[in-house]
Amino acid sequence: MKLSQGVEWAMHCCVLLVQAPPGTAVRRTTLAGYYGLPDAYLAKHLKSLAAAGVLLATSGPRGGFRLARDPKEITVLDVVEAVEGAAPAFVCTEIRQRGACAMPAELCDGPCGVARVMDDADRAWRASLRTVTVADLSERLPPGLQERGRAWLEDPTAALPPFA
Amino acid sequence: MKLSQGVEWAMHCCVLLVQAPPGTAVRRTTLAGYYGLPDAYLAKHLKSLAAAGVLLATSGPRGGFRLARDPKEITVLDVVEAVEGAAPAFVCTEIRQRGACAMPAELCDGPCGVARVMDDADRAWRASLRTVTVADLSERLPPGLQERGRAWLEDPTAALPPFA
DNA sequence: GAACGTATACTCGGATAATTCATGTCCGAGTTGACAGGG
DNA sequence: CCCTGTCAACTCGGACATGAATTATCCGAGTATACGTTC
Repeated sequence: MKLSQGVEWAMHCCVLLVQAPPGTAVRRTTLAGYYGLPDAYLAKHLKSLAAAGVLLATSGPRGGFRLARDPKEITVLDVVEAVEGAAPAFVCTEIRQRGACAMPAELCDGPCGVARVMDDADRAWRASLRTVTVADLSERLPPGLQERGRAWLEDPTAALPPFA
Repeated sequence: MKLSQGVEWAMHCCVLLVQAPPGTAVRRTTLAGYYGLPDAYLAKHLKSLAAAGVLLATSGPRGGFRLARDPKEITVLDVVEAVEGAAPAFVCTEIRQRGACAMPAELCDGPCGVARVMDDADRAWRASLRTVTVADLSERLPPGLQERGRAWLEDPTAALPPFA
């Protein structure tokens, strides 16, 4: 029971992309430089985000990544499922149908009690992640962080504005 | 984001142990045989359950495993945490303090917004697992299964009673 | 001066190694129960 | 007949291989830009 490291990277990158001017794409290296991440590996997760429809990717000069839709319409669950996959954490292998006391398959119409409890918990977890959007996280940033991100995305070589 | 296979095994074994006569220990091979599990590997998870205080292990002849306390006092979360560990699924590596736009540590008194959301979801997941006990799962078994388990635990070599 | 064609440089995407964790297996330490011998 | 000491078998616990998934990295396919040339 451990989440991939890429979830953290993807979440922070999406929040950072909220600060990007509308219609502009941000290069992979610019995103990686902000947090000091290995850009070669970050590409793998950004690709997943694009495949899941969270980000839009454009090639060529002036290309890069941008949010696929309004930040208010992108939940944390969308980002997590893009990186980790939408499969539930618990997979029932139906061990009740195996072994010396195997239950006949015709009596197993629904999921077993264990699977039901685990699925309920999984739904609660996902429901909690669905209540927060990327826009919410951007607004909750400490003062000065939004401006800092905006300045970095516009020109990663320029001097950064100081903290408030 | 995937739970270990041992969680399913441990859950079913604990529910099966509810059917055991009070004060008696069940051998590892008896538990494994009921579901057709590799007993050598099942030992690893049973050991974790014993270390976490969910099961009690006794050595020697007539030894084995039994529930450490009343089934009503053993939640599903207890079993899951015994196998998977109690560490939260999301670990914040504080990437906001690294990279070109690193935040100074003195401004990071609390967890970042991403970590807060993930922790809330983790708490919701654990809270959901805490609402169900092993005794609940035993009572929700299909009719005939409790008797079947009781008969198997008493004498794994005898013929099993038929289903209702 | 404007339009077009070409070449170039820049971007992402998929294919390819290294490492960590879960999986699977084995043998040894410890303990209980049974048995044989003695009182 | 009862008690005791020893033995033996049975149990769990930890140490040891194996496989898969995650982590990490590189190079090639595709594209929009920029420039030079032509009308």
